[in-house]
Amino acid sequence: MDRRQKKTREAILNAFTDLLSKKKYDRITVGEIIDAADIGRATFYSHFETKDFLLKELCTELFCHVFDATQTKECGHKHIFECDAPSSVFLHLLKHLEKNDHNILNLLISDNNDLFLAYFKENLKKLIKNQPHLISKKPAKDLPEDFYINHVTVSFVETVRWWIENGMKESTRTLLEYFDAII
Amino acid sequence: MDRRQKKTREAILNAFTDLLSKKKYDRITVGEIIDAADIGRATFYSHFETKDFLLKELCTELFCHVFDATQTKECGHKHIFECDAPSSVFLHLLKHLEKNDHNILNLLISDNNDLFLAYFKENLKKLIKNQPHLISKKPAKDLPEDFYINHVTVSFVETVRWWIENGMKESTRTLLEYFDAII
DNA sequence: TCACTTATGAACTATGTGTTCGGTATCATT
DNA sequence: AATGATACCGAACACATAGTTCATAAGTGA
Repeated sequence: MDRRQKKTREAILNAFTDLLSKKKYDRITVGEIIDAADIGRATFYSHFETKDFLLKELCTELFCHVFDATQTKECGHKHIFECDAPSSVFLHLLKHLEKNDHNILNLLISDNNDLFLAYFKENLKKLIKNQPHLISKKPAKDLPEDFYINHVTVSFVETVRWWIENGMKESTRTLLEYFDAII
Repeated sequence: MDRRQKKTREAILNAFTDLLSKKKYDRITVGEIIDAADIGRATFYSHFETKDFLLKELCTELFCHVFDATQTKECGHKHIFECDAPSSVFLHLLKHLEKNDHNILNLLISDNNDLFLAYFKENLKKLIKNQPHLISKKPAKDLPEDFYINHVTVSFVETVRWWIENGMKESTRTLLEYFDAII
């Protein structure tokens, strides 16, 4: 790939994540991204169709990294797909958050993060569906599978949100205990 | 209050809820609201500062009605503040939803309902905080109070969302059983 | 060097926001 | 019914942002 393309793309994504930590997603204008990335207007639109697509791509890259099995070595802990304990996948995610990989926290902290949270839930739900052993069994037999998966997913994401909103005082271990207690 | 004011206000709110059932909140323009309500542009802005304020007022009216103790007689079931069974408050809410009071469903069904859901959660959380007996005791002693309240609130709202997304096939009674099972 | 690809910046169209203001219709009150 | 207050109308306005177009400049790989 052309060096210029890569550089421009990186500049846009960096400027965007940076801006996201400072203000709501929907208050960020394309003009601001352009200025921050120091590129031409037309250049932006040659890389991303709209601002929404930009966020979508950012999220995709993010979750690809976090969920990708090839990243195992750099993590310093067991990878999702090698974990056998049901809750390890969540610990894995929390570790990533604690390290603030790819500035995920910037996205979670930002005021208007609904779109990001939606992507977060979507990806996590997909993961759980493909790896059903990651979560413990349903508490009741007649509880719909999909309902329970949705509940676990949402609960985790909301737990994380609560954690961040309250200043991330708890250790990942403690938070995981909280999460286990409610599930 | 002046009859004209009330009429205009109603027209705006009706047009707005109607539009909300058809498209995302942030895709709705003031121009569309004006056309649908058949009022002048300046009139809209003399009633509501911005579109965001309009939504906020709509939600306030909505929750005032649903949570207000004065509405007891019309509901056909016990009111929140007279209920002793811990989960009755949720049944109460579900009944309202089933009846689609004030077109709440339009708001919940709509694509981009994040802002509405935020208000929903905010109001519900406030209610639970004021009426702690409405929910069962914490499952673990060392679980932070605020964390647990947040979890119950979010779980309920997400349960309802799941219900609606899946076509509201379950009865309010069944759904309440699901909810109880996960809490 | 040379052909090719990408970036650039200014100008342009289009759409939406929120305001202003003079004229008109409706209201509550007497 | 007359009156004064108030709300509505609607068209024009200034402004911000989105997204496109195009000719030119500059980087890239062979």
